[in-house]
Amino acid sequence: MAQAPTKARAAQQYDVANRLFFRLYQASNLMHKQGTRYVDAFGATTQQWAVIGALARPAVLDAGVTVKSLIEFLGVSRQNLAILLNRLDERQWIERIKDKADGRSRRIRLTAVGKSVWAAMQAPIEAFYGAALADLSIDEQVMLYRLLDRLKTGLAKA
Amino acid sequence: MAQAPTKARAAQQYDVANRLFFRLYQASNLMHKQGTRYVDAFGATTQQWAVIGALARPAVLDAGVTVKSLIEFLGVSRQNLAILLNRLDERQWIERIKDKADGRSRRIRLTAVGKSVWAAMQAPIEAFYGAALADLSIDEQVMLYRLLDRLKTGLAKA
DNA sequence: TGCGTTATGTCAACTGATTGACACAAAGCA
DNA sequence: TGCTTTGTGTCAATCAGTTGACATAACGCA
Repeated sequence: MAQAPTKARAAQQYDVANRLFFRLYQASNLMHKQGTRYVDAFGATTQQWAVIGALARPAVLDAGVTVKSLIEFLGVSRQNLAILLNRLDERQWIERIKDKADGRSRRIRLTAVGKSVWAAMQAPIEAFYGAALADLSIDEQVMLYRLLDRLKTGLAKA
Repeated sequence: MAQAPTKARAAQQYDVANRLFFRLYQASNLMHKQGTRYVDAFGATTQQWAVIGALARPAVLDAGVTVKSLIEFLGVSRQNLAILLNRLDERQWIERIKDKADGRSRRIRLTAVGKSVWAAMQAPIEAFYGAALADLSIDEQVMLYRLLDRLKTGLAKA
């Protein structure tokens, strides 16, 4: 009789975890699908949007970032990022500059074109954020962000 | 002077939304990457795991499900699901049965092999859930699940 | 000087995801 | 009966993601 509640609890935990990751899977797919629609006019995707957004951060806007740090920031593989960067490079949205301090490094930086595209993207991006998060209060959004952040940490250690 | 706080609030909201979707992007990538490691011994991926899990639900285990309902349940495109199903079909994990009631429909069902694979996968799946969610309490997991569910709803309307 | 390490780039192979388009059989209705 | 709609399958093109492997240039140190 002592086993029953333990088993039941384990089954409940499994169920919660299962739902959680399934919703994560669905929400992520939807984010890419719907988000891409909002920036489709620029010929961009959500992933490219993430890269440009990373390069548009004030701290790195002028100096650019190394490929290595960009990989760590985005959490994707070097080979995957390279393809993304090549596509953005072809469109002249970014440029690869040799690092003066370290000849092995390339500093990835937004070009003037890239900056203007990013500026033009702000309106549709804000529209997307507003539409997708319309049913969540700011507090709930913050809570979700923090929980996702901790989930990310847990996943990294798994 | 009345504009300033409004602008500041808008910037804050943008920032929260930005972080939220960026974490969703990272967490989802990590889930696939790490999760696939746990079921790699079976030659499976997280997506295939999702499909098999959907077919293993008690309500559909015996009768199977139509492709149409599976598409709606998983939230992926027909063409994508077809490729997934073909791969699972080749491995004899699932079977496509003609629906008696509707000749156009195919009922997708786990085979005996598929059921045994799913049973064998339970241990690594539980290990993955436990490791990835170690830092979150049950209450937090439930909260995260509910918030993701509402985010999914919002994204679907975006 | 020479050797190991690091940063980057690229090729290959595979899986997952999308949209668009075409095909076909069966259902449903006029 | 005939026409439209529905459910499924497939081909094509494109983008994103992974791992593994190899190449190259530059840094760092003995």
